[in-house]
Amino acid sequence: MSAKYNLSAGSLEIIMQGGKYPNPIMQILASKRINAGAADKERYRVVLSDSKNTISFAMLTTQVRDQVGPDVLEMYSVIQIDKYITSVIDNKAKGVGDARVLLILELKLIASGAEVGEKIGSPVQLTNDSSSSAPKTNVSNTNTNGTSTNSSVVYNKPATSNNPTPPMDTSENLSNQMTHPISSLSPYHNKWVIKARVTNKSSIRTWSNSRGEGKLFSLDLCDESGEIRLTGFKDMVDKFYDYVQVDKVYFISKCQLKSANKQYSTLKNDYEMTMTPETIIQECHDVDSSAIPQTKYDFVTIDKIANTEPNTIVDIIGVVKSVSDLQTFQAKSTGRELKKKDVTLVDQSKTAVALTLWGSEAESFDGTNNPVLVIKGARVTEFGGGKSLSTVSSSNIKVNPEMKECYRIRGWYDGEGANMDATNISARSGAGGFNTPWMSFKEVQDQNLGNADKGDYYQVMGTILLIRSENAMYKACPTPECNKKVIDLENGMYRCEKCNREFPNFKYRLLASMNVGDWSGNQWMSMFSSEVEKVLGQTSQEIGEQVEQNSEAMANIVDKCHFRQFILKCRAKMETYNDESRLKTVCIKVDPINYEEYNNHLIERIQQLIA
DNA sequence: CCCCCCCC
Repeated sequence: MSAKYNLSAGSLEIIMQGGKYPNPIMQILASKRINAGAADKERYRVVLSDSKNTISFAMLTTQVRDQVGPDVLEMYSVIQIDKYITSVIDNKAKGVGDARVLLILELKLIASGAEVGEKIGSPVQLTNDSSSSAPKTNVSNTNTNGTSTNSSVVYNKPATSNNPTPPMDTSENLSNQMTHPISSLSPYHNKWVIKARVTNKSSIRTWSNSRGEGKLFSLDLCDESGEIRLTGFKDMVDKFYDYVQVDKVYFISKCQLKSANKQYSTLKNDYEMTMTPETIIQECHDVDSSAIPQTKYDFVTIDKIANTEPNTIVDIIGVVKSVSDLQTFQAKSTGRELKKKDVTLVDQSKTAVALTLWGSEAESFDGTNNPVLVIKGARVTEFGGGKSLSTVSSSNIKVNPEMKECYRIRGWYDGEGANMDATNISARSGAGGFNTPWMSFKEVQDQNLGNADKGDYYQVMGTILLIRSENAMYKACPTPECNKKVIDLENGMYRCEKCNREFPNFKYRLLASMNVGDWSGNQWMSMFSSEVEKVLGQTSQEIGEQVEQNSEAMANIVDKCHFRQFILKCRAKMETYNDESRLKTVCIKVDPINYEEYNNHLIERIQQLIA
């Protein structure tokens, strides 16, 4: 029944001579795992047929295979190749001359091997001869993304080169050599030249540990096929750091390849490279170098961050909704002085997230006019049950870069996003993301809650028994997200120690201490402004204005709320103070009672008792 | 050969 699968007969001949053939349909006749080290570094060599010819040197990575599913490599399966690169590999050492390999970058499964069940046509092996007989100009690498209008990307270009003097032996001019796609690099062959754009250059960092000390820097490199990190240690810093510039394209060869430590790698490659004394880096001045892509992004929308594990590295694009002032403080662990700025980002998922910038990036960042921030390699962090982002040294930060995703989000923000309420996933609350089991206050006591590092969370249906009206309100820093109590300078100005600034204004905030009871007992807890407002049924500002008029107002407002009932989500944490440990409870969220939900919980408890 | 990435 294989007649119904129409393979792209003759396409291999064209492709393997460096020509273009968009979206060819091929059959897999055999596949073999090669260079298998760790399971996640597998590559596959595939025998491909277009029904007229076969080649036995097509390759794909595990990642590409996984885009489609593991079955794609079954014998006889029919695939459509949506993106590929061919590359000439120097095999003279093996006495077989140059060989062209086909590297599959994207594919679709048309029919499984089981469905097809047989070899289609009577293909014959495409000879090496036919691939090396290609004209020698402009053919070392061709690429197609499957569109018929797409032009070839010529990796090696020759002739005129006016490189500035590179900091190394120039007897070898790499611009006249065949180049290889980054995705074909592996520790298993070392004769290659890549033509890659530097998308990021780290600062120079020093280290000192039991194994020695030194300095290092790293470059993020990318080409049409992929990306890879290149690190230079010690002498290599002096040799290359100033020479190499971000956004320029270079010919690079003779680096050491090794497996990337996935825990720390922010680039999508199983390998990374280290400079050696033999390493050559030469700037490429080709007009065609514009075809080498800029930084590759794999954006996640902000709503997805809520369900992303802490320490995950993500690429993010968002509009700057607000920015804190620069904050300076001592790191507890190292004693070093740290500087940071907190940025609130929003995107079309109608979600907001806090992003922390550090050091000089924090100092120089200007968030006025709501710029679009694009970050490759931000780190997900967790704090108080909310998720946030933080830059790390390898993060690549761009403000309003010229790219289509940036224009799209700009349009959304200017059109509707600016006036939209966004869910803030960085808010410290037990509202989402983790489990808040129902508990009674007696159970909280009996089960010794509060010993977990980040505290224990629970929810309870409680009655407000007593709210302390003294000190329940304070004048706070007007900066959004700050909320620190200001010092009244008695001259019309208010000073925030945290922001290290004086303001002519302040905002009222509530911070209430209250005793809450349920059927089993009672518990003292504290509650922040947003939740106290729900209990008292008024905003902090409204309450503040009443208290300004009448100092007794607070006691009256509070009194009206006694014996009201709510669902309270609480965090309990054991704290030691003056050698005495006691359970500190913070109510992080107050909601009106949803009786259906609460009754379901009661019914469940009753059924547990019966069983 | 680094791989720390900070604070509430």
